[in-house]
Amino acid sequence: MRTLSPIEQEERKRRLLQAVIHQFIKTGKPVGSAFIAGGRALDLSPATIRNVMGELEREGYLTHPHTSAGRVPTDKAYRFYVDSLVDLQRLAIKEEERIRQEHESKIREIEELMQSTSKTLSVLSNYTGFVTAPGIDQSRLQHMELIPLDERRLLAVMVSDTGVVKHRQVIFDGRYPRELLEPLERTLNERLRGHPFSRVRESLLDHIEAIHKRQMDMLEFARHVTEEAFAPGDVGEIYLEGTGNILSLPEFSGQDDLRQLVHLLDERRALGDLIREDLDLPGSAVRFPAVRVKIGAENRSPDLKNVSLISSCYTIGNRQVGVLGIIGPKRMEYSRMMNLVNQMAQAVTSALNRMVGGPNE
Amino acid sequence: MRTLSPIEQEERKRRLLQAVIHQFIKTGKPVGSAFIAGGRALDLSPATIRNVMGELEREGYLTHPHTSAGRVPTDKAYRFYVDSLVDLQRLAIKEEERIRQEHESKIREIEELMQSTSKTLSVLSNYTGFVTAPGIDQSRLQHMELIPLDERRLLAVMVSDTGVVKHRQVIFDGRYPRELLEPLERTLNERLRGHPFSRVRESLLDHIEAIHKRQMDMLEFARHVTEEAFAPGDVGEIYLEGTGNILSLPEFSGQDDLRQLVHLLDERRALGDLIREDLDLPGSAVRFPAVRVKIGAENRSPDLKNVSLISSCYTIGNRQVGVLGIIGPKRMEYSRMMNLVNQMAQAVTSALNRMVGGPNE
DNA sequence: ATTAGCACTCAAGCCATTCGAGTGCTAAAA
DNA sequence: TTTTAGCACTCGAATGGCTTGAGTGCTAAT
Repeated sequence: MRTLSPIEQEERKRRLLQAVIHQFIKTGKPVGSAFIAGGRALDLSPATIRNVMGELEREGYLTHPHTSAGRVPTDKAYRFYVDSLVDLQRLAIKEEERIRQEHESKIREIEELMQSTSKTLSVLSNYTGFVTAPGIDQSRLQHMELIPLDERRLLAVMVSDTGVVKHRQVIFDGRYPRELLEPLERTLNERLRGHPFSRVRESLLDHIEAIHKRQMDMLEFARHVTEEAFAPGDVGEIYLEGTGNILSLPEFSGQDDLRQLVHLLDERRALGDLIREDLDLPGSAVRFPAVRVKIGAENRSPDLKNVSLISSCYTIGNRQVGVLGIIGPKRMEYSRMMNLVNQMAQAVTSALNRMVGGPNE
Repeated sequence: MRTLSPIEQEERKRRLLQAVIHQFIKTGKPVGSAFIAGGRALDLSPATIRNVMGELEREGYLTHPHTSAGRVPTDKAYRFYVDSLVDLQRLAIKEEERIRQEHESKIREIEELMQSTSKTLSVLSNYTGFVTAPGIDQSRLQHMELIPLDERRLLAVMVSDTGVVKHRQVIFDGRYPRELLEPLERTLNERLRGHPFSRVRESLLDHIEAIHKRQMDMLEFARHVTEEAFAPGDVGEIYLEGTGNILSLPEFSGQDDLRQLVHLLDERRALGDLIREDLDLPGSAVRFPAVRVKIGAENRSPDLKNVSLISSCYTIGNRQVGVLGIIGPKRMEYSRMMNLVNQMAQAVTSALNRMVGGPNE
């Protein structure tokens, strides 16, 4: 038998690990040495394979559920697997068409876009799809309008350059000066257009004294409207679809973890925060422009320790305004899913930019 | 032994049935004859109780999971139980306070109200709580505003008398006549105020010819805006909370039914339709003003065949504008839950009327 | 009409057993 | 020196028998 160089040995180990992971992803059952030997990836006897598997186990890539079961990949193994994916381009072309067809139609409003996107992600992946709506924090005020409701309340409607419309009631203790409505509206629009939402309130309140010293009424009026209309509070919504798909996964029949997970999915707010956290962080996977993969314990929340999360950002101009992706079991077809998420991110980006009138940074 | 009159017999049977149901609701386990005999509801031997139980089974009120297990109530039994509930007033007082506290705070916008309501329902019941937002169909247009976005698009913002704000983009193939914006806005507001949303579109399109014969531009402009802004399509939202609670119920460990159920809860749209269907139907339970109880198969959807649904309407003026309630297992504490739902319906009604400025029919 | 008594049923829990998939080690083969 | 065959061993899962006990239904006595 020819002696192998250390490098060849390493290579062989890698291939073996990949084979194990691949197989486990397909079947979800622990992989035994005999099976791998039967395949044509490696031409070795089960015994040898066992030896190598033993090494891989000592290095932390595989585990045993119990003494005499096959090997199961650890998070570390998945990490390795994802990092070394190369066969993406081939899949990309075939699937691209399908994604477009599923998604392209009848999208005119942001909300439709979001819904359609999470739905598409869920249907094509068979897992849970999510999108965070363009956060108000990432966008700038384009226009605002004040609509009188009655003598004590008015409605502030704010349109952002990302196409999101927000409205909020402004309630006064007494009557508000109706005749000042229009001047205020004009002033606000002049002053605030193009300001990022996140800072509009502070900057305006700071400078408000300068607006119209001559009229105390106006001052107080403006202050109250600004304060209320731009009160911080709501982060963008999150659209989730296919929560139920998680239930069908065999690995979650042990109910305890499942319950926690479903609970998290139920608490949309918490999940949204969790996902948004990633928005500006650099991705862990490098191959794709901006597709990120978080495996099990790599996720911040312990409730996500049994799943993987594949996500990507979509942009307006070149601002990242939202995140989309899927939540699935650790053993998923990463390459296909990463491609899917990537495609969707591009699709949403382009749809969005078309909607708000092209990249106008 | 004294002979019982047929009427006394019936009465005894009723009491027995109630005892069985009550017990089953408490424990969730089949109830045996011995247990009932041990309690102080009836002073009979297990044997007699078995006989009566046998009758009740033949009449369809009880079943056997298998030959030698205790009895389990059928849907029909629950129906009987719910219809004969009388001990509600007592509970009402104690719990009222708790509900108010949980719910009363910081509610100013409709959306907050909805969220807080479904949350409260879920927390207090430990099941799944839901509210349908005031449907646009039940409400009337109070005011609308047209906000220019760019030269091809404008935003129609519509405020209903139920306090709901809706907005929609109106897109034109070419430019729209900007100078007609204000006149159109004025006309629309004059013509449409107070019209029910459900008919605003048709009635306006019918009469549109009469508006401004003199100006073709205006005509076309108005037609397009109306058509788009009031296009039918979205029914009110549904707020769901506590979906996860369903998972914790022991009766749903048999996963198959569960999966269907979770799937339904996931499809908010479908669920919303289902719930709204009931809006105008007369209730089955008579004791409460408008608390309805649907048990298992009484529900329209087969996915709900293993749960019960307790709901009530909330109103503005005296229009029923939305539904709220809880979804729980068949064996729930109906009296407490019906009370809860009833309280919440009243709370929401009063909050809502306060918000839109009192019942102004 | 009620009840005590008894035979019967059936699910559930509890072994003990078997089976087989898979391992780890050792010694032989290449 | 590396690979492989062989073998003993381990452990989970499936199987089947056995027991237990809760609960019934019937019959005969009260």
